[in-house]
Amino acid sequence: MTQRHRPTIHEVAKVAGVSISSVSRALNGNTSNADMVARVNAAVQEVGYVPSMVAQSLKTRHTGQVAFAMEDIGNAAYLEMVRRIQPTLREVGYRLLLHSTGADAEDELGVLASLSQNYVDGLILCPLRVTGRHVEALRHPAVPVVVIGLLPDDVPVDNVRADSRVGARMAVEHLHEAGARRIAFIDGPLDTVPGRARHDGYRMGLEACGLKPDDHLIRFADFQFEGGRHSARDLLTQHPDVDAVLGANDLIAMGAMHALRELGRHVPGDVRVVGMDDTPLAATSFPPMSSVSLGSADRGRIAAELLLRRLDGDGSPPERVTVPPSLTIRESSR
Amino acid sequence: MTQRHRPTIHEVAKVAGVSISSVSRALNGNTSNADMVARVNAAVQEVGYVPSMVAQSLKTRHTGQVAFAMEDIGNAAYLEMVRRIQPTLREVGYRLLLHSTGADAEDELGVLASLSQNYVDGLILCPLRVTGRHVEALRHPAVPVVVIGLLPDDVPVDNVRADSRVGARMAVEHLHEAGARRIAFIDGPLDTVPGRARHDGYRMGLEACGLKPDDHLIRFADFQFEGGRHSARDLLTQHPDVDAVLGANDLIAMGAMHALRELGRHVPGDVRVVGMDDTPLAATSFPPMSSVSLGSADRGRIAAELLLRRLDGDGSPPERVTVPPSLTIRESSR
DNA sequence: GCACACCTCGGAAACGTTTCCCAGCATCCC
DNA sequence: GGGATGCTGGGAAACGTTTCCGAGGTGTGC
Repeated sequence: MTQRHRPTIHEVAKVAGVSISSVSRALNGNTSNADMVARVNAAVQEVGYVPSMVAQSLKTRHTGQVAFAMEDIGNAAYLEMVRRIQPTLREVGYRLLLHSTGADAEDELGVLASLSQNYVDGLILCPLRVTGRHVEALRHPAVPVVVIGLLPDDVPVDNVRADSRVGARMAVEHLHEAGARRIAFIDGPLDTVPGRARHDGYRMGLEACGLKPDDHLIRFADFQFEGGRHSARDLLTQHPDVDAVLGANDLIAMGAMHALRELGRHVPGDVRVVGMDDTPLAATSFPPMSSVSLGSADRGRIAAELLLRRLDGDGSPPERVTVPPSLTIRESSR
Repeated sequence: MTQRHRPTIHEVAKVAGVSISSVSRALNGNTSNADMVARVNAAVQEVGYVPSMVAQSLKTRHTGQVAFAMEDIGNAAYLEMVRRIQPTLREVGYRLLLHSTGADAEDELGVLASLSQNYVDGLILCPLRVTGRHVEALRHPAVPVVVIGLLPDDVPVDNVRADSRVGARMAVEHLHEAGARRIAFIDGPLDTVPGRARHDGYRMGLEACGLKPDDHLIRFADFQFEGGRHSARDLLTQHPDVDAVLGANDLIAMGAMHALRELGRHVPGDVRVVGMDDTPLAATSFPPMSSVSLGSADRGRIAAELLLRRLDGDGSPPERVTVPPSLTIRESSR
């Protein structure tokens, strides 16, 4: 930790025998004199100069940083997004800041507020719940913001959506087609955006198939494995006639598969199972589990691209992109 | 994107009728005059002032940011680390920058070099392979660095290690104790740090159990599911007497479990399986899979704590912490 | 040969903070 | 009551860049 003095542009200028303005110009390609450029570069090498990001940011008013805020990066869907967002941004020189807010709406708002500190040029936000205060904060963001997730139509912000309502519906229709008639649903909390949408989709699916919705066949877990397992055990004990379970995400569905196994029910023979998000968990489970992909990776990529356009100065009206879901059918529901 | 003028400390000073020095002091708690503080705060509220992070960084010479660089955040072990590093840093006000280098040594070196741009106060690095150039770059880092992973002893950098050699050995001993005699091993690439260590541990384990190492029972995959599956299929076809498989990580082991199932071999009846890293995959697989935890979360937390100490100005000699492995026994090896 | 345009480069002003330094004032002690 | 002491708050410098502006030099056209 020997605090060696970091060389500045002034030292470079002195060594090269030119002014600091010339150094700056030479380094930023704003000069045509080849000799000058050569001398500056030589001096840069000699003193080991590296420009200070911070000073540049102060002057140029942009930081080369973008933040991504979501509930928990441990969630596979968000993980997939990060994996696409990072390279997309990186390609054009942006760094990625991660905010795992831990499902704390207060924290999300904090992130939004902290944008005025100007430490990032833009934000990609994945709110789990959208409150009035979110909407308020999003009306006048200090920097461009792209929201992944459902948003009221009048919020003037680029918005990338999954259609998990349609996704849930597709799953139900598929299960029906495969022969299921008593299709249960283990949802996440109803006050979350995805929980609500999937619930609606489930009901729409039932109706489309001519099945009568039965609230007793709906359970609520917390998007986690244990919740799914517990709910499924409960469900199947009380309603042994259930012949299919849709989980609001793969973790829930995996939990359900475990519960079924513990109850001695065969998947898919006795009960079919479908999950959502199509995470690696689904493909590697046994039996491999059908799952509705909500295009997390695509949503991440698209969000990053939208943001980059804004950062490039695009002032066109906010865009709204919806990524269609797709169902991957595997053994668990055949 | 109406570029409203962001209020600066000067505006606050004007509104409060004091000097900018007083505003700064009031905001940073370096004044005792309650009246002054109140007036400044009122002015801050009135004009909606938020300090510019960038200007502060330039002046104070620290950014409140820390970078974490690893191969791929999709890897569950790194993910666990991030999940612990972020809150630990956040608690004391640091933001986390993510660098997923994609196993590109060049990129890792780039991150190391870019540290002199001073956009972060510190770095936590997880190199997959450690080259001479890594070591060279680590000798004079521009900011404090903590390395998670094996490092030559003479590199003067805080270092947090897993003991995956001992971990692999524990797994072998456990399998032997459970009755296995032909224990196969599907490793990652030998030229990676963990690949090498686990290989050594596997052999140590065999010797400790009095089993004769047989190179035919070793396969190499790429730490991925498909690699594990393919290797296991191959292995079991050529050596049907194999009665246990150790995977160098959970993905490999999961792949092996699938291959076994496809070959009609029962787990654990015919073949026992143990994975490594103890990711959620292990706990949610069927049958639940034994796995050696290498303490990823702990390593992340410890690395963050070490770094924070350095950022606090601790100048003591570099520390080396080794996190002991622990084996979680589940059905797959009972 | 001179006026003019053009280009190159240096000086200096910003960007928005923190902090050093010092003047002014009140307090205290002898 | 006067000088030393301590505290408070203002002015200004500094952090390390980019960029505006203008001076000087060079080339061109008449």
